[in-house]
Amino acid sequence: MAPGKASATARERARASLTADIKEEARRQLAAVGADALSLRAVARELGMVSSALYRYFPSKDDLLTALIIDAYDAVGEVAETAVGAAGSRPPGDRWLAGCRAIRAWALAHPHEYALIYGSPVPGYRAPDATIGPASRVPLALISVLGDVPAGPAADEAAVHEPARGVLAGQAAEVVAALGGLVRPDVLLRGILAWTQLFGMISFELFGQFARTFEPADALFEYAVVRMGQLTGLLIEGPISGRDVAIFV
Amino acid sequence: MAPGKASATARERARASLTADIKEEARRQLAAVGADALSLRAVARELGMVSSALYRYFPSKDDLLTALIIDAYDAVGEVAETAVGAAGSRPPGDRWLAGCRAIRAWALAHPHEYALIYGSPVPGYRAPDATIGPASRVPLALISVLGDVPAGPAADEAAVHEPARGVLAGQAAEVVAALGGLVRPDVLLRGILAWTQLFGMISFELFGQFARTFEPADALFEYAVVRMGQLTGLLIEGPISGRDVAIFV
DNA sequence: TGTACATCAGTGAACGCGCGTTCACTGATGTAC
DNA sequence: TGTACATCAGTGAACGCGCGTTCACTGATGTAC
Repeated sequence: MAPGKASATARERARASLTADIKEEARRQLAAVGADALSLRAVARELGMVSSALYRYFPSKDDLLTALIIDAYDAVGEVAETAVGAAGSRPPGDRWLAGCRAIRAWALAHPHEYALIYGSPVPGYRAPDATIGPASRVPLALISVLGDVPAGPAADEAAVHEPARGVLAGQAAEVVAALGGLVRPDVLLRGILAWTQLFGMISFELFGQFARTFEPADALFEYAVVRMGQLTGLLIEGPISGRDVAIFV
Repeated sequence: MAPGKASATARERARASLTADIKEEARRQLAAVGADALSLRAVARELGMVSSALYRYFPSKDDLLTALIIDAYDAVGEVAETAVGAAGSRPPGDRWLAGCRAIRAWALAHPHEYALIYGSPVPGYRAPDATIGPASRVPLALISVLGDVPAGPAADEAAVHEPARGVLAGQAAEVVAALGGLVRPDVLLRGILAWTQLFGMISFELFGQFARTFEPADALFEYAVVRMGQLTGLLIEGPISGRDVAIFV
């Protein structure tokens, strides 16, 4: 790793490649047996290595898990950013829908990685701070759209009883400040409703809560994402006009 | 077990009591180490028995897990039913709020049981049909309130694009029929939005997604449950009057 | 009411298994002069 | 360019552990007559 040397040495390239191989194989096993049954020995076996060799790449099983979690957050975060960005020139409502749909598509394509980051935490495993940045990419991507919400009608306000009112206003103001003021606090809160609804719905779909009722859940998802988009103020209330949107009673 | 004999034999009482003890100890371990690390041997050890003795009560570890899952669904289902029922004479909006708050309170008090039923499914474990009944108690309790939603404004409709429209209408009609028609399809769909939002929010709170922003999440929860109650039509839009409700901007 | 038999609960040993992690080691790759 | 040394990757054996499940068994509890 001589300074100024652009190309990596053979050793460095081999190391990077094997690190990627290990994570890839671990992801494969994650899909097969779940996070808790993930076994270093099995990963090594599948790669034709001896189990102790993995310790040259990850100091412990928890570190490998952390790497997988960060990768998963980054993957879904990038998907959301890309979807929102690709719709950059279109109205905010379209960008919102694009982001939500892309997130769900990723979740359906990678159910075990989704479960790893949005399901129950692995017991005994404590997520390190390094996961916080990647974990916030999805909410930030969605919030970036909310900056374009037009000032809505006065009916925007929501109700909480007295002591909670001040707490919530304070928390919202702090978050808005941390975001550099690119969204109004009332819009942020409505966005959080839509955000939690989005993930609640995806989790229910993946974890089987719609069994025997709303499966397949594509139609329900479309309904939900549009309705919550209306709630945030991104989509206009009432009958919607547009290329791919029609009214459901 | 002679027919017509009301009181159980000593053997039967002992069996019922030990079965309960086993589940209780298993729940304790669930809270400590999580569902996947739950160990029959550890449960037996803690009860001062030999591990093979448990096989007189549960034919396998999966059966014990299933019993815990059913118990958890029944527990939260009963909590929801009780809360909704206890507010029976009050307006539907109040009953809705009571149900949602009770569900969250149960989740906060029993985070590992919540994770067991609403978190990622245990890999390799396939929930048997016997869980379906208990699992539907919470949605049914919430839906029971929705029967009292007053006919709303025409802006009730939501938007989905064409092919999905028919699918969703069909699914909603089937569910309404299965419920004996005690709720209108449009209200059912809005209820499902609120239901998924409720659990999305509880999961995010329990699983740490609000870390560093909206924690503690009590105020956010109050905001969300009221706002989604408005969306369903159970709570009146706009400024809310009432004993324990006030406006947040 | 008393005896003979059947049912059941719990024991203790054993089977066969896989796991995470450590450690001293051998070769290969990289670096400094 | 060539040599001497340092770094690193991967090996193979071992440690110590806990797990789910089976099985033949001993006593205690229940049942039929």
